[in-house]
Parts: sequence; C-alpha cells; structure tokens
Amino acid sequence: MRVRFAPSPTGHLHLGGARTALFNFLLARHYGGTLVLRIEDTDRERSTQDSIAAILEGLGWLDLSWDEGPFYQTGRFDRYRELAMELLEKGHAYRCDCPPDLLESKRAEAMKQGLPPRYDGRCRDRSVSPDRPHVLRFRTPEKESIVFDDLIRGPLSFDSSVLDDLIIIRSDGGPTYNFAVVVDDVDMKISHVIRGDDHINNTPRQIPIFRALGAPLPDFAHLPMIYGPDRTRLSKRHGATSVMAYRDMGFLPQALVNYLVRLGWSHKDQEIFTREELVHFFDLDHVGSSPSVFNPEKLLWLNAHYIKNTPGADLVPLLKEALPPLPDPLSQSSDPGYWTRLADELKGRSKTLNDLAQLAHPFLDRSRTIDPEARKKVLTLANSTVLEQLSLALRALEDWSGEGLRNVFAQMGESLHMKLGELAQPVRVAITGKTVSPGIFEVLLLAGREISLARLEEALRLSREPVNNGNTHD
RNA sequence: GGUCCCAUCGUCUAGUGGCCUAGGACGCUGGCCUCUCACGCCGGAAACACGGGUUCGAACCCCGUUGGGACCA
Repeated sequence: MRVRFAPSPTGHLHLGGARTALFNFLLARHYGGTLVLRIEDTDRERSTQDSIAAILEGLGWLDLSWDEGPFYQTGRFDRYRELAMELLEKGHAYRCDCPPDLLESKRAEAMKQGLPPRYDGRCRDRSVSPDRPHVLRFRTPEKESIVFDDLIRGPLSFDSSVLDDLIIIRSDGGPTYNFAVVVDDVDMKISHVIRGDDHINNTPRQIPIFRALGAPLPDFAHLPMIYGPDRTRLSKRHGATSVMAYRDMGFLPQALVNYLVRLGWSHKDQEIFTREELVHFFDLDHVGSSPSVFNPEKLLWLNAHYIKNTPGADLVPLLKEALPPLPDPLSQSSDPGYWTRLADELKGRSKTLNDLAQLAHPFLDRSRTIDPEARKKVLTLANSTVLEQLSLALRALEDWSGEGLRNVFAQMGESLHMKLGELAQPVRVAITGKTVSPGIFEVLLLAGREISLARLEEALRLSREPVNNGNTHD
C-alpha cells in the first residue's frame, strides 16, 4: 500500500487537512505501507514558503511522519510536459488556441440558455500549429459512464458527457491541477488515494487520464468534510482552524489527534486511544460517509483527560512554554523537582496547558495578582478575624507539614466555631489570589512557610481596607 | 444553474434485517463525594427527517420527497 498526503501550501495546516493526513498516516502504518508527502504548489500565485513551513510544522507537532518526500510539484514541470507530449502524440490530447474571450462569451451564452458551461471541442480536430499560443486539452471520452468503487461510499458513477475537454497544460506551459495530480499519483505509484470529498467531482476527470497514460487505477476513498457549527465547510470564520493555534491555546497534540480521529471513524464505543491502538485498530471500513461538525467542547474534554493522565515531569516543559515570563521568581522555581510536584498537583484542574500555567503562576512568582472578584467576595472585613487568627497560629507553627497544618486548622475551627471550608477560602484567596485551587493544605505546602505567611499578612491588611467597589469620581 | 455527496439524541458516534424498549461519549441536568473548583461515582432528559415499497420482520435494503453540503463556474 502506498498512500499520500498532498496539501496545497496556501495557508496553515488546518483541521481538515490534519485529519486527512492522520487517516493516511494511520492507514500506512496499519498496513505497513508507505506514506508519501507531496506539496501541490502548482499554483505559484497562492503558494508560499511560509505555508510549506507551517504545514511541516503542524505535521511535526502532531507527530505524523512520512516515508517519502516532501516532493514538490514545481520541481516536476518537465515531467508533466513530457507526459503531456506523449498524450498529444497518442491522440489523447490536442492543441487548442481558442482565445479566452471567445470561450468566455460561449460560456456566457451557455449560461444564458441554462446549459452547463463546457468547452465545445472546437479544436479537437483542427490540428492547431504549435507555433501559435495554445493550451493542451485532454480528449475526454464521449458518452461513457465513468464508474469507480469508492472505499468509503461504494460505487459512484458519472456520465462523461457532463465533462468537457479539460486543459492539462496552460498556455504558459504549466500543468493544471487535475493533470499534475494524476501524473504524480502514477509516478509515485500511489495505490490508495485518500482525500477529502471535495475532490469527488475531480475523480471522474482524473480517471480517463490514468487510462490514457496506461496506468493502473488506484483505489479511491473520499473522506467526509468537517463542518463548523453552521454546517458549512470549516473555515476561519468559525474560529481557530489552524492546528498550531490549538497548540497555542494549550492543547496537547495527542488530544487533538484523538479528537480528529473520532471525527468520521469509530471503534465500537471506545473514545480514548493510544497511538498504538490507533495504528492497530484503524481501517477504512469504519470510516463513516456523513460529514461531522467540529465540537470544541469535546476536544476540551479530551485535552483535560490527556493532561490529567500525563506524568507531571512530562508536563513541566510544556508548562514552562505556556507560562508568561516571571518578573520576580520565587526561590522554589529554580528547583526542578518542585515543578514536577506543582504540575502533578495542578493538572487535575486544568483543561488546557494555559489553565495549568494560570494555576501555577502564584507558586512560581512573587507577583501573584488577586482576582478582584475573589478579593471583593472573600477578603472581607468579616473574614479579617479568621485571617488574623490563622496568620498568628501559622506563624507559631514550627512543623510546616500536612499534619501540622491540619492540626492548626482543626483547633482554629473549634475555637472559632467554624467549618474548615469557612477557614480555607480566605486562606486560599490570600495565597493564590484565586477562588480555585488544590486543597488548602496542599496550597500551603506548595507555597511554603515564608510565602504563605507573607501573603496572609497582605490579605489581612486588604481585608481591613474599605473595598474599592469600582466607583469612579469623574 | 449543472454534477455529485450526505441524513441515528444539540454534537461526535455504535448499529451492516430479528440481540434495539436504539448503546456509548461530549455537553446539559439531579444527586453523592467535598475546604473552593475540578476529578470521580450514581441517576435523568435527549435521536432513527418524511412518505412509499421489499420482507414473516426494517434504523439497517430499494424508490421518492424534504433538508443540508461540496464541486464546477
């Protein structure tokens, strides 16, 4: 089995392309086949080096490797011309010098009569001189039913009479899309063409070219589209579509891969797959034929799952990337073991790496900020007594351990007749600046004695200050 | 407009003629757990687009309708 992923470098690697790449990759790995990467850059106007780099970066991030390539179509123009000349000699192609404006007027005419705008084959037998400016057209077989068995959709048939004689070589000598694709698939001995179903209508145009070239026909499999919430082809206006944008939002590549693979493919009731399982289970038999709507919520759930199940030590480098620069780092931030502890402690509450970074920040830098809402709600005058008493008791605590802290809170609860929750929340806000954090003892342990006491003091001061509730005097 | 594709809970899907009183997952929701928020656990609401056939029997096969989408300009 030889498959290919053949993106056009006209933008970033988007979710649809990534899924096509993933399916090709999994199929190749499953059957021990070969994955060819081909950059379809015949459209020189729209293709850019940046896009090529972005696509390779995206594939790399998702850990989708290929076996051959990348091959570039722009490096193969001689080959396209060579095969086009061969078709010309064998009578499968002919020169056409119809001026564009003539074709345009004919097209307009056809449209006016409600007919499909197609080339009328005027130059088929005119033997146009090669010296005149001309294009090369493919002689599409007339009145023939073009049938192929799509691996996902079953038999598909098209009437060739709706096809016109498509241009294979432009007047500037460059190949057209459908021609270059076929030449490449033939030369690269592609056995299975797996691509988005936006190419279904191209297939009956390509099949006669395979035949004219005397090449065996590959199998075709057309994957259903990924839609946005409005059930149109996923695009920028639906929000982030670039694979790399998901990295920047704090997603793990494993989560994105796992999400993408379940868009169209399933293995019974299983939702979570390791890479090994994917390679083992994946096949085209269980790829559905209907399009699917991209659902960010489910992706988020998967991401949380993967973060939760990744060892803290492995999360540390990712956490560091997601973290903003630390202006005033705490001493513990230079201890590698501390980072691992932190990641392990916080990962269960993080749906993204960015969440993780947010939660981790107060433990890494002196400049923790207090969420205004949290301050207003929790660091109140009513809570100042709690803060004061706790601050005092904790200062007196010599054994800064889970056990020691637990005892302090237990005693305080008794003497103030308050539940643990009532004691914990002001402390939580004091230390982390947030209303959300791990258990209060973990927080105190993580922050350490010195920071904890300092921040409690600060919180106590704030709780006694009159609240600035946002009124302005201008 | 022409050609083609698609149709199970809001969403992703299981289902390949009897196992379906339609299963799982996300989300939503009730409860438990609980120092906050999550996690976890237990429960709930929620779907076979419609109409004809074929068949003893249809979510599953066929035809049509409707709806959606893609491609070509």
